[in-house]
Amino acid sequence: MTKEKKSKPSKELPLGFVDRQEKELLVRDFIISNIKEVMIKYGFQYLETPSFEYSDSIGKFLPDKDRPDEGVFSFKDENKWLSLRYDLTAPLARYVAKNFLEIPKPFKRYQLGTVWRNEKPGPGRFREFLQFDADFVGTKNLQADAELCVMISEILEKCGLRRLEYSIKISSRKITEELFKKINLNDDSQKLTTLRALDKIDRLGWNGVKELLGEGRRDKSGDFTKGANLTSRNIEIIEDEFKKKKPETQDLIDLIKIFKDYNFSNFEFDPTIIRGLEYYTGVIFEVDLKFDVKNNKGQVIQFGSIGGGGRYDNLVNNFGNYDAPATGISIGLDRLVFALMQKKEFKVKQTKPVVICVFDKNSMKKYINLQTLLRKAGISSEIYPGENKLKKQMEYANKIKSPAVILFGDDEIKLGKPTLRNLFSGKEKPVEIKELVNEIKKII
RNA sequence: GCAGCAGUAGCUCAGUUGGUUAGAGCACUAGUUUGUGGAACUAGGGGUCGGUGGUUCGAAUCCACCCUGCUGUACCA
Repeated sequence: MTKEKKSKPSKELPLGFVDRQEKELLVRDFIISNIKEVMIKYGFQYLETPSFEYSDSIGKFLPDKDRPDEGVFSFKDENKWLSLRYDLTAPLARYVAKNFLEIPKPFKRYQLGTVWRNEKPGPGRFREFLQFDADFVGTKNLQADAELCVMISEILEKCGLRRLEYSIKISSRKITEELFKKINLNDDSQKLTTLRALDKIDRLGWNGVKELLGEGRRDKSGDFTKGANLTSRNIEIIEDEFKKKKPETQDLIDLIKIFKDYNFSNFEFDPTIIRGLEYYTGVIFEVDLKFDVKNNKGQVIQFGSIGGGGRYDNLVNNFGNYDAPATGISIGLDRLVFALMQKKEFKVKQTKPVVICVFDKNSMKKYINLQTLLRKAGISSEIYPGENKLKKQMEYANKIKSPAVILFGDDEIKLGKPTLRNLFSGKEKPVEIKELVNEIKKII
């Protein structure tokens, strides 16, 4: 090694990226297997699109900027900008536009995939995360929207949630559209600010939202956010409209009727859900968890939704002249995993190998024979993967939470009977090789 | 991005009004019967006190700038 101080490579992870460990991954696998089962039952087809897309295909144009990296990760490849996908909907629209003539209409597909966002991460929010999406493309029928809600509900219950522990909130972009007509609001940026303000009711309450609809709001840290500058009369009208308990737009009335036909009642009308501002055109919905979620310090945090979706009738049209109204749902799987792992009764089985201890390298063939015997019987097992004293081998077995170790040293070999030690109870006994599999099965 | 707070061992933190070789618990390593884990005991390794510059006889401690993190806020297709 050179004497000069070399700057060492960093062990830290990039902001917003995390290592995920087995326990979490097993919960995720469990959820994914439930999703796949339900998707097959509902007749969706499985699709995978690449992580990268051309930036302009997924809605990032910005020709005047050096890098199109507002919110997305991008790089230049042979003079063309590529971006890591930030959701699965934009790639779907691209896929449908590209393969429009070949695919069935309507087109139903589901997809699981990692997406990336170049934004500031928050509690439970990362810059890389796994999404699950299911969409209907090419139908205006609200039966599709209804079915998505019924379906996600079935997935959640398969994952062990009870009816009271989650709820589907529904609303429609038509409500705000009509509201804007009513108060004669035409300025696009004012509309956008209004929507953004209304989206914050759950967090700021009506008082905070009214400040944002008016001149603006100063937050706890003293930072000031400019408001939409609506008149106080218009703010009143909006508040009245938003406090109505029953939907009045035709799409929601129709949707609820279909819910009835499905016998589906675990939804609530909530005009304050806004969702993505740019592309939704009609019915929107959000999946909320109703139980407390804690952070790693044990504090209850405002967890918010684990996903949502709605109708986006114009997204595919952006690529050409195909008329493909669509509706879809996306679920943030990592958030769902995080929430499920907090439920006490929720456990997934982690299978750990029986450890065969090594006394003498010359007896390796005997250890391999035992290992083969166990593995043939479907028992997870390993020969201690190192060279160490028995004490170290025991410590290793304990550390990996192995259920049992097999001791096959000189004494046992003479008798032809390995010693089986149960690591939960600490008890051990000699066992005939023929009986080994059965005895281990009693332990695990 | 804006704002507030913070940064001392792998982790959680202590470090008195600036004063010698910077500490604890947990974790780690090695031992306490060279064939036995989870407990206990003994010993040990590990820190340019986030970085750079400044003030001072002397800085983890004071000042400036930078970096990083947390929280709020904004954006979030």
